[in-house]
Amino acid sequence: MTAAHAAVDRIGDHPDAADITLQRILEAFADPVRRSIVRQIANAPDDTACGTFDISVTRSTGTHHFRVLRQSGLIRQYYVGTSKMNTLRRDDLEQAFPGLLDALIAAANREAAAARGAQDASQEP
Amino acid sequence: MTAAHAAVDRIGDHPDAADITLQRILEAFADPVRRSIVRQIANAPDDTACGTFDISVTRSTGTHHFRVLRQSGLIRQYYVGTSKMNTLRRDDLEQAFPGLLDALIAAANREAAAARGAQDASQEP
DNA sequence: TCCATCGTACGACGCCCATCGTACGACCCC
DNA sequence: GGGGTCGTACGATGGGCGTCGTACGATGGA
Repeated sequence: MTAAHAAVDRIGDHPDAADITLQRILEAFADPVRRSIVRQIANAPDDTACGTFDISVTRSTGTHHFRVLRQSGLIRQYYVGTSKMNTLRRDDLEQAFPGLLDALIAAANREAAAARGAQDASQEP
Repeated sequence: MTAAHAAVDRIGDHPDAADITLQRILEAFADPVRRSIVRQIANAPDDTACGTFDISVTRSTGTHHFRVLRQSGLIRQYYVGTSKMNTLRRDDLEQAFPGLLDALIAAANREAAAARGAQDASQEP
């Protein structure tokens, strides 16, 4: 078995595009940590490694959240060496629920911007 | 105090448009019963009374779901006699998160259509 | 006035989920 | 080969939420 094969085999549980359900998408997106993860992936120019995320939970909890995102169909994961890369499944989601992902990301960005604004305002003299 | 005043006073807890948060919107929409309620309101030509909804839970549970929807800012409620009417807060939501409500409703309708399709298919000979 | 209906309040219950700590396997680099 | 890093697995735990039953207030009609 080649190294490439091993790397591929280490990932499981990506649902087919046809099996993506709104229920799982919303459950996944309703959690603040996962929403932040999706935002960071969406706003990054390239695919992002798990370790480079700015999250406020333990590694094991992080693993849990990435699994939920993967099983919901929101993200696709693949190994590069020891680090796991993440991408949004834009095409599959567009096919399943057109316009939904863009609207969710836009809303999440707006939410984050509002949070930053509130924080800045509270720090003013 | 007039009857109209009493009717108004009997409703509480509508958040201001500026206080609508994505967190609450998503939590509200992530529940299947509440999602079905929002769909029925969105697809009805006029405002809908609580009692006329097709929901699969008890009245008391229904009250709970309507309260969550109201406190999230998704719906506005007002009394007409003894029955409570429901409307989507389209304008306020559009201001808070442009395009989000339409995308969510479209996705929910698509989800419901898929569920109907699956059911019909399973009933074929 | 009396009753039927609509919605609410409150308490109870059960389940699911986010979180963590620890131990382990996989991989890269020296 | 050996240590260090990255991610996972597993069990435990605590809290929150959906659900219900029952009892109660408000309204409208007979």
